[in-house]
Order: sequence, then C-alpha cells, then structure tokens
Amino acid sequence: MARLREFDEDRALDAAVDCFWSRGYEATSVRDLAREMGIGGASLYNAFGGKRALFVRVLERYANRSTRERIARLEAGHRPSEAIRAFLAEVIDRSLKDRDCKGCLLVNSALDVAPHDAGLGRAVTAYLEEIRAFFRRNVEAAIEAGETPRGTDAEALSIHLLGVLMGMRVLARTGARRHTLEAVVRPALDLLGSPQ
Amino acid sequence: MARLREFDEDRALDAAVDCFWSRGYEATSVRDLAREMGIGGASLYNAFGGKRALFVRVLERYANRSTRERIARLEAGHRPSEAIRAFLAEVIDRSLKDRDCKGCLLVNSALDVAPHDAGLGRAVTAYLEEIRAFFRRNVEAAIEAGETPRGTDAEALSIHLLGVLMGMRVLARTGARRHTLEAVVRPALDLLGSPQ
DNA sequence: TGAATTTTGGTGCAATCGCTCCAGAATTAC
DNA sequence: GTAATTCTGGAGCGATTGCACCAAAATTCA
Repeated sequence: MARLREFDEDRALDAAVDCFWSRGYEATSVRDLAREMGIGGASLYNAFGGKRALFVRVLERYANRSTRERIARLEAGHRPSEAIRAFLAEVIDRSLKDRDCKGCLLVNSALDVAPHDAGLGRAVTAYLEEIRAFFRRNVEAAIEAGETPRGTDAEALSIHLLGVLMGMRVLARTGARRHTLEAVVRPALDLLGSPQ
Repeated sequence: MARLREFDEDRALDAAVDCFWSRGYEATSVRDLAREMGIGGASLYNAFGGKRALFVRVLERYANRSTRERIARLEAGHRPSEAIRAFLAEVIDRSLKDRDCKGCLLVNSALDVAPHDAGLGRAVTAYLEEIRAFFRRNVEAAIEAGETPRGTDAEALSIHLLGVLMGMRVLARTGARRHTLEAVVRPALDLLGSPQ
C-alpha cells in the first residue's frame, strides 16, 4: 500500500558499520553516512530514525557479524582452551592486517561514546560482557576437561582475559607489531594451561 | 616592549587538559576551551597557535603532571616490584574515584586521535613507551633484587603490564567496579612474584 | 483508475565548527 | 611623550553539523 524501499537495508547497514568503525561516532557526519550507504539523507532518517538510532543498529550488526560469528565458529570447532587461544590469535591476525588500525568498534565506542551516553554505554558493556561470557564458559569447560589447572578461578580469569583483549586492541590501534601483541597475550594464555 | 600577557599560561593549560580529558579531542570546541581557560579566542590562537597545537601542549603537560610525576614518586619510595604494584593500585583507586570516568587522556587519545593523525599518534606512543620503560626498568631491578623469579623475561613482561594497564583503563571507562579492575591486574602482578 | 501511503532527492534551517581579522588597551624602548 | 609591539574581547568568515521539510515518484488497495 506504499512505495517500496529501493535500497537493501542490510547492505546499507554494513556501509554504516564501516563508516562509524573507521571514523568514530562523533567524527562521522550524517552526510558521510548517507553517501557511503548510497542513500539520501531523508531515506536515512526515514529508515533508521537518525544518527544515534542508526548507531545502535550498527553496534548490533557489528556484534552479530563480527563478535558473535567468531565466538560461534570457534566454539564449534575447537576444544575449550583452544577456542580462547584461537579467538585471541584471530584478533591479532586481523589487527595486523588492519592497515588503517580501525581496531574493534566496541572498544572504540567504549572510550568514545559510552562515557557520554549512558544508553549506548550500557549497550557496549553488554556486548563486552558477551565476550567475557565466552571466555568464562570455555575456561570452565577447559578446567572440566583437564586442559586448565584445577585450582583456576574461572570468573577471575575470564575478567583478566577480557582486560588483556581490551589492552591488545588499544595497542593495536597505535600500530603495534605482532611480537608486541603476542607478548601482551601470552601470559594470559599460559594460565589456560600449556597447549597440547 | 609590548603588552604583557594577562593570564597564567600554566593555569590555562591545566584547564585545557581538563577540557580535552573529559570531552575528547574532536568533541572539544575551541570555544569550550577558551571559556574554560578563561581567555578569549584570539588569545588562545595567539598563545598556543590553534586547537591541534594546544592539544600537543596538553598531552605534554598531562604526561608531566600525571604519568611522570607518579612514576618518579613511586620509583623513589618503593622497592622495584612494589613500585609497579603501587602504580597499578593507584590507577585503580583513581579510576574508582573518577566519577565521570574520564580515564587516562593518553589511552583515550590512543583510540580517538592517534589513528587519524600520525603526528599525534607518535606522541601518544612515545608517552605510552615511557610507561612501559618504567615497567621494564623495575621488572629488571626486581629480578636483580630477587623479588621476581630469575627466568622472567623483563621485556615481555613489561609489554604485558602495559597491555593490562590499557585494558584496565578501557574497562574503567565503562564504569567497572573494583573487583573487576583487580581481577584484570592480579595475574600480571603474580608474575612479579609474591609480595613480602 | 483514483485514493492512500511511503520513499526519494533536494533544499534549507539554526547552530556550531576552527579560525581570522580588527580596533583598542597595555606595555616597553626610546 | 611617542613609536613600536603585543595582548585583548568581539565580530564574523566560510564550511559543516544534525535534522526537518517538501514536492515528486512509486507502489498497493480499492
């Protein structure tokens, strides 16, 4: 009973992800977004509501396509401790390939927008908590499987792993090399137990 | 042979530090700065050259008054491994008191401006490297003093400590509680050897 | 086909951006 | 005192910001 949308919402959303990811929230203008998404300003407001509302959708899409996809894939194909190892190794590899050092949209947002917008802050925190839950789940399973020492505190180690991941993301953003990123992570992986 | 400056440059610089610190580089306008510094726009440009040039001065002042002061004070009053412990403990304490979660200006800048401005990026990296040098120096001394296990790789551990510090700063920015920040740090401190 | 509804590109608004210019005030050298 | 020099507040530059509005285009239901 109305005119059909001419653009593909998912494709447009992907373009918006790239836009916010490489420029940050504040530095990205609605005109940048519209141009990159291949739509007019009116369509953007009509379809997504505005800059902030679009960013909420972007965070959700990023979490789905980047974080959750990786977690599901690695958790399905690896033993618990190896899933964590592979997760961090993959982040290192991607960070090194990431020429313009975009880093992780969630981490960037945690420092950029979260402190100035309580709502977005809660969203970012929830996504980071999903990553920690992945760590925690697999540390527990690794202990159960005998891969990780019995006395290990899974809760504490999962927090440590999240912190190490955040730190690596920050240093990667400054252009750190592989040996630096690996040195950040290695002691945390040692706590998981020596890989077979 | 000319009119004297009416404002105190150091006081104005401190105000500029607070401004950039709490709002970030992009989100801080020259008008914000001038108002908070208690000077006119023309004076700001006359004395500091512009927004970016002022930010360079701000980074330097922050490094002097925050990072370097802390390093010098703790290094003078503690045994090597205790200096590192006290450094991280102090960061945790200040992060928890920091109601508006400003975090660390250097870390915020590492994610905000460094990737989009090579010059500022190098400056930020250099300041972070000073912190790592503090870690490295004291890990080596701690090994020498028998506080830290002999086999420890001081270079690698100093990088790990820097990464853990960055990670803690990110999580603190999202409003993390004490037990979270301490869980991030504790495994790294364990590598320093048990405190006497 | 005509009414209803939504999307579309374009235009434009009020506000703000970093920055510049200017006239006047203040200070020192002469 | 006079000339020279610098600092000061204020006004204003062109550009850009997020967003609103509009008429035309497109589509479905009647």
